Amino acid sequence: MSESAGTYSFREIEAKWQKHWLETKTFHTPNPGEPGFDPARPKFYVLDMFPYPSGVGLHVGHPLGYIATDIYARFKRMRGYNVLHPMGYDAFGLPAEQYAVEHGVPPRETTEKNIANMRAQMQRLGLGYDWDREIATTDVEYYRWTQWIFLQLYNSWYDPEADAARPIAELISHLENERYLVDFNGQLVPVGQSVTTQSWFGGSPAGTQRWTELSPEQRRAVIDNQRLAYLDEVPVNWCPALGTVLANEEVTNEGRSERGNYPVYRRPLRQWMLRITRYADRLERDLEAVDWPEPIKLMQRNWIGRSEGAEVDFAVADSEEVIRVFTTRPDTLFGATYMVLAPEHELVPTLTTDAQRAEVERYVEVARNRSDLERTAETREKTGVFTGAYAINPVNNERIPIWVADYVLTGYGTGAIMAVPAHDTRDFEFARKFHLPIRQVVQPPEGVDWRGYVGDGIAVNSGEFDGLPTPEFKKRITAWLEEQGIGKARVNYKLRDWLFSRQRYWGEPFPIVHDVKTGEVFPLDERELPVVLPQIDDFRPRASEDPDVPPAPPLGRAREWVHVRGYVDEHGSVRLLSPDEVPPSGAAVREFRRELNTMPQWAGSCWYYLRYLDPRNEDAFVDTAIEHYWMTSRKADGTVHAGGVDLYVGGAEHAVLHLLYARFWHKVLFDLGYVSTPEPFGRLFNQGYIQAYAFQDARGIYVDVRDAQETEDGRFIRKSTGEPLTRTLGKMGKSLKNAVSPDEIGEEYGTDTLRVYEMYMGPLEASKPWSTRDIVGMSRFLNAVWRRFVAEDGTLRVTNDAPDEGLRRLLHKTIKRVTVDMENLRFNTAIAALIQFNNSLKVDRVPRELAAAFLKLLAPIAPHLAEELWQRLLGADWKRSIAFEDWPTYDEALAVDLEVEIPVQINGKLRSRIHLPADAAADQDQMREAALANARIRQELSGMTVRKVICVPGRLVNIVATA
RNA sequence: GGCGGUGUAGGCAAACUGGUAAAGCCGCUCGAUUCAAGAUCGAGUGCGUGUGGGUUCGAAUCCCACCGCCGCCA
Repeated sequence: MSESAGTYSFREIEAKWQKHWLETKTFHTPNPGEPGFDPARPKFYVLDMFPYPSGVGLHVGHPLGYIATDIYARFKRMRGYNVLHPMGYDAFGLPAEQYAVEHGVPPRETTEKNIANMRAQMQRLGLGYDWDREIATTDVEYYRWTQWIFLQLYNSWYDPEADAARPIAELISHLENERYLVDFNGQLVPVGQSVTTQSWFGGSPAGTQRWTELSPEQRRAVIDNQRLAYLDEVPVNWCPALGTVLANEEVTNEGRSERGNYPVYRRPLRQWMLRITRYADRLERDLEAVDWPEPIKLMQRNWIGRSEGAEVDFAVADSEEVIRVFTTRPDTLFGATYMVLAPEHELVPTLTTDAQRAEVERYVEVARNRSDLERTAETREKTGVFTGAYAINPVNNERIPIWVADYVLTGYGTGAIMAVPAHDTRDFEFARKFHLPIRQVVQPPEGVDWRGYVGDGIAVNSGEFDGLPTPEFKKRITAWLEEQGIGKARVNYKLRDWLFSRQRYWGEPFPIVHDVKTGEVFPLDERELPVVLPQIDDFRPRASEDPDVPPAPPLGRAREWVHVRGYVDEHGSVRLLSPDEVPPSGAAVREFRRELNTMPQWAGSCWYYLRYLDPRNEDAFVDTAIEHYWMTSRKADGTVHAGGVDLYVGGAEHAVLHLLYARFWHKVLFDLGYVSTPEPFGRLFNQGYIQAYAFQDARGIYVDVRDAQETEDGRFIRKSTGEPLTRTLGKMGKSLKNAVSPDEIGEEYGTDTLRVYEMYMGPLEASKPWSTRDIVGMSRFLNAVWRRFVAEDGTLRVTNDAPDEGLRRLLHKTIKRVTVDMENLRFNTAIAALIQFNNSLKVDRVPRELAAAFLKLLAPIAPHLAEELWQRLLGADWKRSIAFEDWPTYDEALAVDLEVEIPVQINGKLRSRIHLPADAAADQDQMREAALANARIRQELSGMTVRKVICVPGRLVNIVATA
């Protein structure tokens, strides 16, 4: 395609500079101590959420954030910072594996091809990443350290006294020193200072044991119970047809797999879990220390779901058993008229009477296959069965029936509730359906029905507590429960431990082995890392129709890889031995089977921002000094910021999971002394989505946008058939058939135009519709810039003459606007300022002073064009990229207009305008005087009495007058 | 249902802590260029901030209610 008349050769120029940047490593950032590193400059770390390298490549929605961070990184570099701006790939994951299953192509091949494609696309966008720091989570040298971090998790526990993760070795030493005893459930019981000094005449407190009294198996169980990574039987979404567990978001509302539409069963499976719940409190608290959008913080808080309440023990009538419940409303205890156990609750089989057993068992069987979402949906009709057993309400000794119902979940609280139908929506519905008693215990405000009232009020029917307001009652009853030894204040979280294993091939293998004989689990020694993902040729997990067939992950096919021999060293870690190798003396050779599960896709993205700092380090996941340099930020007041990455940009779809998981890992690494800050991301910015019109035919099938057309009367038709279409606005992507490729746009208008357009569309955080038609405006702008500098014969239209006063003032105003806008990521208004400046630059020859400053302002946004013009502007003096030039500064005195127009209102209505010199317009007395002296105003005011004159310096005068 | 966000010319948008609403881009109109169309260049073009109420000298901005759209959690 040839260039149209009046346009510059963007293709040539863009190719030239992209080549130059790569060849000269323009955007390589040296680490401290490396050649070219300037310690005098402050650091700035700009990070993008790295992409999954998909086969279809990028559409124009993807690079929105990348363009923004690229501009910001270039801006910060020109402002004198050492800027770190890396890119990589979150390359493990299901699509490559599915492709492998369907086409037999190894996931590594597909992934590498996709990465190459995506890298090329990003380079064509002119993104100035430090490509020397590029990483992929699938690189062996990367996931080696993901495995290493897993080992840190496995070998750590959460020390409640230190309120931090600590090595397991410390816990063992605490147990040996009897700072902790162990109760009958294997839980730690701290021994207070006062108790230890009292000497243990009477032996251990009731029901507890000392470490020395435990068998090796018991010790092991106690320790495993504390590890941050542990194996547990948990109910998971098991899809036998796919042979894998699925994340909740991979299961449809109908309880089938998103992919393939196979049935999904709820089933307890032994899985790796990460004890993120121990961090719930800190994850919530530290949100205060980071500069994140409030809605995102709120979403994280909601997800963590902290609630304060009380734990209360209900005795079971005619039994020794006790049912423990958590309630946020201990003040409604007198209104508890029945109890509900989750179907999975361990007491269900014990409590159920023979008469009810058949019915309960049937119910439990059905309920356990329902997803949590399904079970708790408010719209759903409540179900449940009576167990035949009764509990005793501890506040009034009433016998209340115990039911089983699936609206109570086992993972939340204790898996049992006291039901207060009068003041809880779900209990209310349930009680009405099953005709259970509903007793009012809260008096709502005047005129509100007490039935189903869940707000605060005044206690009634609550014995001695009558008349107390809800908050006061909560405190009093909690204290009372503690006195009685049947309850205590407790904080509960909605957050659950993190299900960390998948029965898939394309993920990080666990650095874990199982003793073939005993089944014991051992971590590998660090020196055995990496555990390299073996090559196999069939990537399918074993699928089945039968939900009870155990999972058989694809890694099981790598027989030689699975079976290893080795010995357990003095730290409890396993060293492997080659077939003919002998262990050090004293060590017994054991046969092991490797862990067959792999880690979920989230694992690699939990710490990638740390690896960028020191991506080729073979001795550590990151060098301590390098980590400290790049991750330590200071706030304006000089204090150290809680978060290390100075700007993290990505979509709001990661508001909860990725950001929570990464924060969790970061905190563990912080506790263990491996990183300098308690939080990973100091400032977070969510870019909006690029939406696009999508077209559907009469059957609702999406039609490719390129096949849709608007008719003259504003309807939409399908070009190929003429049938009518309906238009909707949605997120750009494959499924709506409305994706536009950046390559297409770059080819037609140039990359700089695409960049400027994407930034000009609207505020970065807003979602806005793509409109290919509008791009031409930005193309015209850049071409106009070109023509402003380059005459048709190719000579430079620049003069060494000084600019006139007006243009110089306009320049300083523009520098100010652009600088402030850039700092605040308001690129749309920065571009508007540049357009305005260029439009005002109606001179035959551009004064060099203006030209140089303007090109620098333009450089971050349209870097190719700016580089080319900069090189031409400097001619023989050109030495290096404009990226290293200093950002222009402005003179505040020159950034204001000499004369200001001030509107004059009478009673809020515009009546006249006055022109004042800048200093007079800033002075209220002079403004008032000038306004009242204005001929038009005097005329308007005749016959009126001036009551008040409001003068806003530099803005307006409003005269309040009455007739 | 709850929480959060958002609503400004035909479309996208701007408007700093309440102070001239609409900068800028698209579109549209006219002109130049062209055999012509497109592209390009130049000039022009929009009577009022979703609806209703309130606070204020003054509201796109703050408050209340309602409506529409988007997101998250149920």
